[in-house]
Amino acid sequence: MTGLPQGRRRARSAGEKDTRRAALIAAAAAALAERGYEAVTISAVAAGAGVAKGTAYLYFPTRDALFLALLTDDLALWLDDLPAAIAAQPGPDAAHQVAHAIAATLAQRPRLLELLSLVHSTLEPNTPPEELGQFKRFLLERTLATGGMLAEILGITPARGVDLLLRAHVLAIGLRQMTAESPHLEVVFAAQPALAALRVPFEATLAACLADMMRGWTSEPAA
Amino acid sequence: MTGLPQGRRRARSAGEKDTRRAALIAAAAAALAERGYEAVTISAVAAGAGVAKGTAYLYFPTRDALFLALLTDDLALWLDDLPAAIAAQPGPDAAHQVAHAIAATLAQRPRLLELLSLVHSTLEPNTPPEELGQFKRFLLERTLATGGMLAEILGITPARGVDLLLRAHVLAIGLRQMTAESPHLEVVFAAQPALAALRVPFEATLAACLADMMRGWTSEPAA
Amino acid sequence: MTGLPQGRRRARSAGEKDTRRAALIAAAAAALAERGYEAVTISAVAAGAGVAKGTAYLYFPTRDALFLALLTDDLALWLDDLPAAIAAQPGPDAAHQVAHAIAATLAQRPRLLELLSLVHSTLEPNTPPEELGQFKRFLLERTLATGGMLAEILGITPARGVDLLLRAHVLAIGLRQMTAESPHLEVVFAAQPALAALRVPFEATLAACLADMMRGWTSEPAA
Amino acid sequence: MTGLPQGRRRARSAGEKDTRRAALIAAAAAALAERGYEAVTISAVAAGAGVAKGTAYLYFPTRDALFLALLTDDLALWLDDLPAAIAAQPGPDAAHQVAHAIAATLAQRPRLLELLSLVHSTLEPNTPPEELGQFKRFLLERTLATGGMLAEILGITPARGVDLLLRAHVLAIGLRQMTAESPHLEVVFAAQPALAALRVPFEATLAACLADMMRGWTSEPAA
DNA sequence: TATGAATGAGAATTCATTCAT
DNA sequence: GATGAATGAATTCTCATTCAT
Repeated sequence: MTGLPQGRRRARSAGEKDTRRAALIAAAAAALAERGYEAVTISAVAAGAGVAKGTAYLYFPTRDALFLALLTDDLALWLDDLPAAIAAQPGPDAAHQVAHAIAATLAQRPRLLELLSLVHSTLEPNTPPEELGQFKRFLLERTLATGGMLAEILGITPARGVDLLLRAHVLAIGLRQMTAESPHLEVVFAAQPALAALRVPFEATLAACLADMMRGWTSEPAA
Repeated sequence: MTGLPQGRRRARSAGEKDTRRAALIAAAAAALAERGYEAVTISAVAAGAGVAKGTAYLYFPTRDALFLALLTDDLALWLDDLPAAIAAQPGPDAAHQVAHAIAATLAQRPRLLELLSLVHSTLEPNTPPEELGQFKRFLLERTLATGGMLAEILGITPARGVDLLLRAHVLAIGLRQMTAESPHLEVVFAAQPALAALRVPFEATLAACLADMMRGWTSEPAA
Repeated sequence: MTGLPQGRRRARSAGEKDTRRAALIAAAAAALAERGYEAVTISAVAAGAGVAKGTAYLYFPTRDALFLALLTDDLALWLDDLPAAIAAQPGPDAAHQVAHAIAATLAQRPRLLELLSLVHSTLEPNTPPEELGQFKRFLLERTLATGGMLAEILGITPARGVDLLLRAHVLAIGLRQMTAESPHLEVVFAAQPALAALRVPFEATLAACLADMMRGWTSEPAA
Repeated sequence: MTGLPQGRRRARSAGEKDTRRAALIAAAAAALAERGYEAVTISAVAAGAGVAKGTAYLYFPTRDALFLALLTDDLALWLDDLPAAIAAQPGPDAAHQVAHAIAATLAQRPRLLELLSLVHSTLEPNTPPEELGQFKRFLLERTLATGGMLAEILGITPARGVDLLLRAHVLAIGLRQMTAESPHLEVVFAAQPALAALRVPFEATLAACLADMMRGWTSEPAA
């Protein structure tokens, strides 16, 4: 489905290897959207990329390392888009813009959220140190850079900017979990409408939490 | 270890049923502490409670319903203790006391945190509507009550109190995930100390987030 | 194929459990004869016994423990038959009778030989201590008893009788290996008849080795 | 580690091919000592020899053909050393010297024993007729020559000398199997010391069997 | 009620060998 | 000759849940 173009059967150059790697990641993304993390098999991903199962293991040491690579790409895309989204976000002040832009752009990326809620509990523990280190270095670099960017926009210290990003990360994970749907839950909520008070809307809550925290910073300087 | 006294093999009265149910929950708690959620088998729990495997299914419809019952107990215990912990917490103001008491009491309850980080993604989807509804009603009731208690202490509206509790819940889940340890992670952090910047301390971060949000509320009235 | 009689679907009593266990061992024996050790799958054995795959693991902790149980049975059968075979064996003296009876009865039991050549290298390392200990105790007991029986027949010390049995065991393993056939080997032997000098006939060689050793004992007392 | 000197990447002359072949065999020997037969991969051997995986297949048609080549070398070395070892072996008579020299020199060569216990069951069946024939011819030639040498020393017929060598081969295989260690076995032996009666010491048993057989020959002429 | 025997789905991973380059 | 990317077969064992007894 997401297969490689016919023709070259073996990737000899680095460029060709990158192409194959990307094809596998793309196939993983497609499978994730279709069946959800648990149900994605390496067989299916490899087939989707038009290669044999064993080939996938030439490019990624474990199944979860493949998903971590997909998360890396998704994260990069999100962080790339963030500045423009902030700028485009209407609002009374920069803090409001930042809070709502983060919430809105994350809410639009269900795949990123799914991977984010999996990364610490599942993906990282099942990825060998080599690839895990790469991911963490990528994460550190982008976190520092984006934190700095946020700091500039908000007129806060870079450390606060990084903190803001990390807290957004924490909230996104927690909210994504709380927001997850399940058939049994639907049954219960349908039967007992009062329980709706326990439901938290993802985007609004994320934006509100971030905005509140930033306002808290403004009103009283940190220790 | 957590077994029942020998003698009557059948729990005829309601009291005996409750005892057996409690024994199963206690055995689950012990197994959870010893081996972690994934590794806990119903066999082991039943053996720990001194009953046969099939018997466990007379008391709980699924494995996860049993853990949800344990979570219910743990949650009740935590919420019961919270007022006293807040009162005992030193601090310049009520908001500080509340934030730090919540953070500290949660940090002391690793089992509660483990179950909390599992409840939405795993426990609830695998619990039949009947028991799930019970849990949700319990949760709603306690959330409203505790939210009201917090509102009173903090001098905010009850809705805000409930919000505070829900946000603490969100943050606890997200932070617990980010804080999870794994062998590969240790290797990577040991080899690259700079990555430590990505580590967030559970208790301090939770307290800070809550405190900042409350301060944000104070400085500007909610919409 | 070797299935259980329909009817009772669950083995509650010890006797019924023994029946099921025996059915599994019988199915393993059949599969071994049909496809050879490597190709025997637990699935096939379970199907042959008319039970589900998981059921096999209720009776044997590992695949190789099942084969060890089969070996136990085969060994018992062989040792049970040995005295009569010795008595029935014509020959100038007891030593000759013993040597030829051992060689002949083993040569008639290809399955026993196959398992014997596997037991130390494969079966034992893959059997948990519990079952391995059972097997070893069985082996010790039967070895001592049979060694004593041989000692009496031959008029040697019991220790020598045990030694004789152990040496027969060693020779059987080594000869069975050397005697194993393979397609490539057939090709080579067909093309180069001179190589036949390297072929050792199982039964004749085993008998000769044992007879020679016993004669060696007679001619000069051991240290 | 066992790599080739850098420089020419292609083995053009016969001498260079031999060098590369020897490097592969040496790397296989090193890997065998380090990890054991099962765990040795062609990748690792090729890397150890400083060539690519595919290159190994230019020199050996299969993985086991490579081990067969290593066995050939080891066997040649052993047989080369045997006469001197016999001469150097103290003892009351030639038979005793031969028996103990064979046992001692084999016991000192664990790698040779490992390959010997694999040769018939594994190595030969997985080696194509061409290379298998080479090995068998080598074996025949050396067996006849060494058998003759032994015959001369012992004052027996050449056929008996060959027989002696083949029987040593049989015993070595059988004893090596019985002597194999495994973690589970250690547990069992530690827990039940009586089982030690089933343990046979490699060198002493081999020497005794050979000596007994030779004495048997002396005491009564063969058929 | 209690028991525990029976069920059976489920998938990642390795590595010898091949062959396009 | 040398390389190393690609292939793909092949199978044990666990354990939540059910249900005959």
